[in-house]
Amino acid sequence: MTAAPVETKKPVRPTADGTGSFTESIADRTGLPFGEDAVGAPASRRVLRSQGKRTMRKLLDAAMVAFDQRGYHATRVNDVVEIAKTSHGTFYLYFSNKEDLLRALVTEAASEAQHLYDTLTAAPEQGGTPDWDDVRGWISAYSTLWVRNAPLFRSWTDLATIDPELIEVIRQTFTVMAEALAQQIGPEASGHIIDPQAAGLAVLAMLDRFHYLREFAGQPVDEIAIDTMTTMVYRALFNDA
Amino acid sequence: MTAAPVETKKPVRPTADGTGSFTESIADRTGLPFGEDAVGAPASRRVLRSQGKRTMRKLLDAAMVAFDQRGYHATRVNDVVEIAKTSHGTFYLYFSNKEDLLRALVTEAASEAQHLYDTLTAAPEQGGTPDWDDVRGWISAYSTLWVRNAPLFRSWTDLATIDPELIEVIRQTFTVMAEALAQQIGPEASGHIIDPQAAGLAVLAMLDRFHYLREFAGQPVDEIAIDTMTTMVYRALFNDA
Amino acid sequence: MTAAPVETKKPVRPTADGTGSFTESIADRTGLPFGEDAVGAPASRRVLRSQGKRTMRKLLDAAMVAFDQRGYHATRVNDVVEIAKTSHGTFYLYFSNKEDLLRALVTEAASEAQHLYDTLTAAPEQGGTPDWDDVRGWISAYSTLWVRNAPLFRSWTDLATIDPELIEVIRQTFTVMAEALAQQIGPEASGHIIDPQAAGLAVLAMLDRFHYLREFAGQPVDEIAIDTMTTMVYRALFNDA
Amino acid sequence: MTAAPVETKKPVRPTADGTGSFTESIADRTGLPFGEDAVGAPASRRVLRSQGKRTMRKLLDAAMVAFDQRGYHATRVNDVVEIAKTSHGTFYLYFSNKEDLLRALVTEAASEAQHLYDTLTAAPEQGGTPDWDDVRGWISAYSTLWVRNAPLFRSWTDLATIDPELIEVIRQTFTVMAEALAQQIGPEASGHIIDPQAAGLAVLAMLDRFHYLREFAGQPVDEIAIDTMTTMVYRALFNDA
DNA sequence: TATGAATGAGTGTTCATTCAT
DNA sequence: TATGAATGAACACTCATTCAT
Repeated sequence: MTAAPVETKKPVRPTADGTGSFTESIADRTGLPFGEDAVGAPASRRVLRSQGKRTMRKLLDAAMVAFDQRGYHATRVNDVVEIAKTSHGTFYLYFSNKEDLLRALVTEAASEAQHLYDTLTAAPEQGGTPDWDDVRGWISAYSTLWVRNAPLFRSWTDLATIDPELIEVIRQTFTVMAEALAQQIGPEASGHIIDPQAAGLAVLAMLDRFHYLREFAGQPVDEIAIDTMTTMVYRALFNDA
Repeated sequence: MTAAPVETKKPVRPTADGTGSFTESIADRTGLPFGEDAVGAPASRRVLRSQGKRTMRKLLDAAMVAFDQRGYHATRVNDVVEIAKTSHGTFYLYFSNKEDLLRALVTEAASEAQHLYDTLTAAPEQGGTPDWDDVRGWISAYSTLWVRNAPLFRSWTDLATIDPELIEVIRQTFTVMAEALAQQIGPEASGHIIDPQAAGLAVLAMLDRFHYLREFAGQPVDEIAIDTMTTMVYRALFNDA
Repeated sequence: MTAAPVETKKPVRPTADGTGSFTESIADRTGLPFGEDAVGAPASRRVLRSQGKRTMRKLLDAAMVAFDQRGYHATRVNDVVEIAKTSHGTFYLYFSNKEDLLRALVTEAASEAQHLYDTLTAAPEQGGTPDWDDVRGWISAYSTLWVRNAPLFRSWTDLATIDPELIEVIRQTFTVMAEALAQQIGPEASGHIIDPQAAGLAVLAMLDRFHYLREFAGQPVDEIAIDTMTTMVYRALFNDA
Repeated sequence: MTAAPVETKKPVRPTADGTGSFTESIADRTGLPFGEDAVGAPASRRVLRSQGKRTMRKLLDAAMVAFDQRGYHATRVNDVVEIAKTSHGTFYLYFSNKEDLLRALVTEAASEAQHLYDTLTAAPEQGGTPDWDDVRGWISAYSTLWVRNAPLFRSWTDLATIDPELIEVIRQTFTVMAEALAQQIGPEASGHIIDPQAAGLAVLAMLDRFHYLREFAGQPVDEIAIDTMTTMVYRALFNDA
């Protein structure tokens, strides 16, 4: 006998379809640090041993490659599995479906972004206005983040369409960062026609989209581009001279 | 979830008329002027009479509604046809396939953007640096454009995945506008660490993404937001005081 | 382009997954009488024209053949479609899934059974105890019903596993008939150790299972068998001499 | 719903040991007596030690629980294994496949039924017509048998679909019992319109199905129900007064 | 003897597209 | 010009069974 039926209402295996809370660290299971403390949420509640962890990592990495090449929508589970050099069935041992895999990746990325946020809020010594180098440091960090997670950041927009849970993570991430930026700006520095909230979001918007457009145009984001954005942001927000 | 997409792998059955080139004027067929308020791109070379034009419009509008509700990927030909209160068969009388419909819509939007570009290049009297109001006028115009075509602008990114021809239209549109912006900036005004090309693109990036993020956050882009962006852009690029 | 994605949460088409109420007459759409007034519930709410009705009938009949040959579980949608000489896609135009098809068939059968029930309750002139011929008439009718719907009756048991809605229809059908039988028995005639409810159910049980077992043993239910059961039932319940 | 069953089309991968014939005594392997209280049928010829025996029992019991909850078709090897608190791999140490497990259970039940048959044939002293109490005793015994093996008896019908070997065991069991009942009836006692063979089968049918229908209706088979059936059978077959 | 991991054939279902009326 | 019906390629997903430890 080979494959077999569903027949009953829904899954039986403990794979807790679609649950994988975002707050639960992926690191707990893979043990593989991503950035410094990886995050992300696989499907199954199974506790993985080292072999399992390795396989899951392979799948996550393969997915990143596949998404990079064809985008999420065009990526078939088959593509991922092929890149990971594993089998179809194995995939479903670790993720309850394609969406679940995406969730895991996005969560990892979101956790990296969280780091950036921490940096941002912690860095500029209390009260002081950031100087050009502060700004540049942060923009540069964002750039690195974007590039590393390009396959995801590139389609942020579209991914948000897919799954409500995903929308929330993304919204959170952006909101939090925009807020942090807004705080840096400060009311007095901001001038009379600037709404700090909006300004913070605008900076984020610029950074995010700029990377996409440059990539789209076939030009990588180089040092000069980063300098340019730094100067723009600095002038726009902090240079009240 | 079950069956699934192609999206990428190209057609299997021969498409009656898979061309629908962008260069071919929509006006030729609809009789509606292209440039001022052009309309979609039908599949066949058929010249449409008034009933036909109406049906085609219904389909284009319906598509916009559908894309707005579910996004391009999740939209089924069925959805469009239902909203337009017409039949499956009729759809293919006007568009050679789903992509063709998308192309038609994007072309419409691109033509609107073209307008904006014309405005931009024409407006600031030769040689002069734009003032705050010039900038605001333009940003405001962009905002209007974005909002009107939200379903498309929202997923720019993702749509570009779908069809090479589409990529080209989008790239063109952005490149041209970024270029025009760059010209405004001018080398002398730009300061030593600004690359005008990059700066132009950055402004575009900010405007484009800001709208999305605001919508995402559930806040519309109001006058204050536009003021804020205007001030930021103005300071960043033209306020060398 | 060919097949296509799901991506979004659930079906979009009006196929009202799984709804198909049992009370809605199949005859309304097929126009094909089954028995005298056919019943059953197809999936889609689409109103069928004559061509559609024909196709749906073909599918229902094909399903009956397929279930007869291999049983519900072992029957593949593919089998049904092949027998009906139509395509996979067409199947899903008429039924939202295999279960839905089963529901339609069971509902048809249940409606036939309903007839039998009507006969039973109407027949024996008010108050009178049924005589041997009455009993035989009824058993014979049941037999005909069973044989015509053998593929379904045979697996009554198992089918009930599949879908809660189905359970209900089946339970109803049996309960109602058992009740009707119980009424025939009457308290005074029944003797001190007979519970009419139980007795009614027991008769039904016997009739139902007898057919299965005979078929299983390779012997059809012939006139003699029917006479035998008639005599047994008559003696057991009405012959208080 | 998605993927789906085979059920019919035979295995593809070679089954280590697909034999597990019914004639081979279970007792040989478990050391547990067959006939009096035999136990399941392992896959390989391995002689089991006490630990092995315990594991196998756990699996058989777990299967019974699982079948009870979801029915054979809907039961996954996984379910059994989980209930038994053992591993997937272990399962195949004791049974060559799912069918093999089923065979083991059915064989156990059949052996119990055999007992009943022995009782039946031995009991009513030679030549004598059974009296009401004889009948009741036997019906009561059958009831106990049914209840104890409900998960199997409930789907007799359906199980017979699965495996030819199984069909044979079941046919045998029923045939033998029906035959024994027929003998009790005796020609002269039977009256002119009764075929003893058919009558025997009819009684069996009634008993078997009655239990199912009562369970289905949510009413257990109580003493009164048994009395009722006893009276019915007694009157129908032996009460020629 | 026990176990977690891997495998992949087999099936249900979707939906773009074509066809006949 | 309009429409309902038909088609079938393409995928996602399940689960029995085997394997390596």
